[in-house]
Amino acid sequence: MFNAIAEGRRRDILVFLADAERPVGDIVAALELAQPSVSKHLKVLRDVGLVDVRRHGRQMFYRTNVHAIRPLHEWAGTFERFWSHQLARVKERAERSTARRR
Amino acid sequence: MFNAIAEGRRRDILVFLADAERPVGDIVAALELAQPSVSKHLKVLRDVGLVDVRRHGRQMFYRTNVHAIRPLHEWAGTFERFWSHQLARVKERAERSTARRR
DNA sequence: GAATTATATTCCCATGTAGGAATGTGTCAA
DNA sequence: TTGACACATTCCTACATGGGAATATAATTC
Repeated sequence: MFNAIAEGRRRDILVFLADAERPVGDIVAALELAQPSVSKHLKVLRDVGLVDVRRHGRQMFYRTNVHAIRPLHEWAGTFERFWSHQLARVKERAERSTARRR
Repeated sequence: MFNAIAEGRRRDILVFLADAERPVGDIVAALELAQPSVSKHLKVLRDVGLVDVRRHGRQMFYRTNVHAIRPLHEWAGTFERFWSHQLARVKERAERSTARRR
């Protein structure tokens, strides 16, 4: 999953499909990518569950499965509680360094 | 940055270095990886600013730069506002389907 | 059923990268 | 200064992956 998101275009696709399902052709047009390229990216995203598909006639409607992004959000969030600590540390060091200069 | 995080071992290293700076040897011992492998991963993390380094004698003390993870957290967070909507959609569909069955 | 549309898959090539082994570099200790 | 230690870098190989071009598949229309 982390791998799938590492690709910039795939992230673009996920954003594009976040609020509404859309056919492949729309993605091709909106992101200005080649159609086979889009299909391949969609396959990667499908395989890790980051998008859902629905067939309607000859069109395939894709939509971002926003729930699948939650693990990523949570993993990154585990570092959040360190932010304040580290900020305090940096600030303190800066103040000490300023004090020495006086 | 997204690329650097795509690697499982690198994520392990980031977690390990989140709360305290540690020399390379500690990482090697804790994660049971080969030393050159760890050094290479650390280089990748350094190049994208995900870790900071400090030399002390012959040891190199690494520490996760938790601020650098913020963009990832925020990117994933942009999907959060869709979670409730999509949940409602799924729930509604399930209820309709249940209703049909009655 | 043949042609057309929408999408998927395959083939080929170029590139990026992880691992392992070996070697290089910088620092300390005696 | 030499040896030992901590780490970084290089070389090689195997493998994954993205792009482009061509082709395949499925659904629709005439």
